[in-house]
Amino acid sequence: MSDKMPNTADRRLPAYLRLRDELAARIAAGEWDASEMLPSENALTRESGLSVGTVRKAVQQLVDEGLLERRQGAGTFLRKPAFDSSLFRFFALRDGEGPSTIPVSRLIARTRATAPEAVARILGTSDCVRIERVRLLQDIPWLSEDIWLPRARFDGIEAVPEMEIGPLLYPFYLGRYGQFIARAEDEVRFGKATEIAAERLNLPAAAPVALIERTAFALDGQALEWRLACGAADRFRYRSRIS
Amino acid sequence: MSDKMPNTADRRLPAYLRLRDELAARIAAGEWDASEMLPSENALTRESGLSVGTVRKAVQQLVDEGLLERRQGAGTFLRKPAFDSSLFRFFALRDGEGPSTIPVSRLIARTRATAPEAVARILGTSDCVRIERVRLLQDIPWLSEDIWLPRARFDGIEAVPEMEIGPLLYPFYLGRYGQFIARAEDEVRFGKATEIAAERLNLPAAAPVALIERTAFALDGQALEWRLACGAADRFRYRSRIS
DNA sequence: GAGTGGTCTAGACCACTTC
DNA sequence: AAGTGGTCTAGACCACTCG
Repeated sequence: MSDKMPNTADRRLPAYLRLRDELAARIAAGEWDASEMLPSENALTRESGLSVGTVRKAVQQLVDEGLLERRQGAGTFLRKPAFDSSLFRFFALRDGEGPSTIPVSRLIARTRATAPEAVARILGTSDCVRIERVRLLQDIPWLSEDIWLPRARFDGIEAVPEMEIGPLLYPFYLGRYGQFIARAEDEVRFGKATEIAAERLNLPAAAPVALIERTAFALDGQALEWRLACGAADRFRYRSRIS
Repeated sequence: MSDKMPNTADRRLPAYLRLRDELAARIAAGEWDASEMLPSENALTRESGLSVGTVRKAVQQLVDEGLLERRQGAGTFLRKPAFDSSLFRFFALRDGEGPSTIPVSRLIARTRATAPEAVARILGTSDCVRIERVRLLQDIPWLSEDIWLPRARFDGIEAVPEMEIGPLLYPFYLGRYGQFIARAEDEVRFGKATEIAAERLNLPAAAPVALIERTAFALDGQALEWRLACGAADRFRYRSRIS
């Protein structure tokens, strides 16, 4: 083993995991963009002093984690996580299941705010920015969202012109603040719509809703965002595969 | 490559996939039981004429699919799918989250029956056996289940003494009928309790419930069981990790 | 101590994409 | 044709489990 391996978090981890960590760090640092190929396996072999098999294992790890995408004959590329819109996976779409109907976002409010204690504990601070928005599919409001971000990492986001923010927040976080969302955890339960949510979703007061609580994390495990999304219970539908 | 590889489904698949298929077939045939080690990597290398790396890849495939479990220093073993009781993962347990409180099953009825069309389509026949049961945790009814099985594969199951059927059906399917459940698909939605379900769960009429529809499959992809489970919505809670 | 899985090497050839 | 990832070999040594 060469000494070119980085020492970050070097607890005598296997070489392929250290290489994985190094690559993950470089990805997070924005070294490559979505269109360009990462170094080939050959190149990584030379750079790292490891053998092909080991390099492949490191890359495969990142593929399994959803960060990279391999295309035979072409190269290895970033795979931008598409799960911003994936809250919709909890909901049954209309019959056509449109071959990718585009979700539209309507921003309702962005304010500096003090996070409730439970949220502050997750984000590590109560000094936050709060974003409220509604997400629509074919002009019908499906989801009402209440999003909390630590102000230290997203300073000034409440003042960014709405035009600059696309329908998907995670790419925006990355492009504007260099914050990369690597994974997220969702928790679903059933409840009743708040007055505000009911109004935003055109539902009767206290209508039954599915509540999806999400915490999104950076590569290093730091929580970057917390949100509570809410949608009509009778449209809720979730599939899962077990084995 | 030796010619010892089986020809089943040999569409010029990579060697590791053919070995995977062969092992999966031998597992399904009941060649090993839960306590005994499968052939070591060394042994498989000799038997198959492949190299260690390739053998490892085949075994890893089955591990990823949840069929096998590797224990360093000890060997590779069957991993009996524990997901019969896993419907409970959808529900929040009481505070202690008991370090594995045992689910109890109460059989209510077993009858020959003609499956509704939707179920018949999934199972491939309308000639079925129907099992109704309630599942309890610490004497509290949590889930009401309505289970349909194709009679051809589970003949006489309606007459098996209740003693012989444990709290978990899948091990019973395997032991008594040689039917191995390899995976399952769950779909969750939100609805109102039927009269019968409400009564069985001690809920008010038409109480809000979570409905979990499950189809369970054999290794070859054949649907072996369909069930509809139902539990109080306010106890429903589901976590998922995305990346 | 014997046997198991876990990691790793230093190559080879093949299938595929791109130019 | 050149370069990419996909498969595969024939070993090696290490970490761990078990009797």
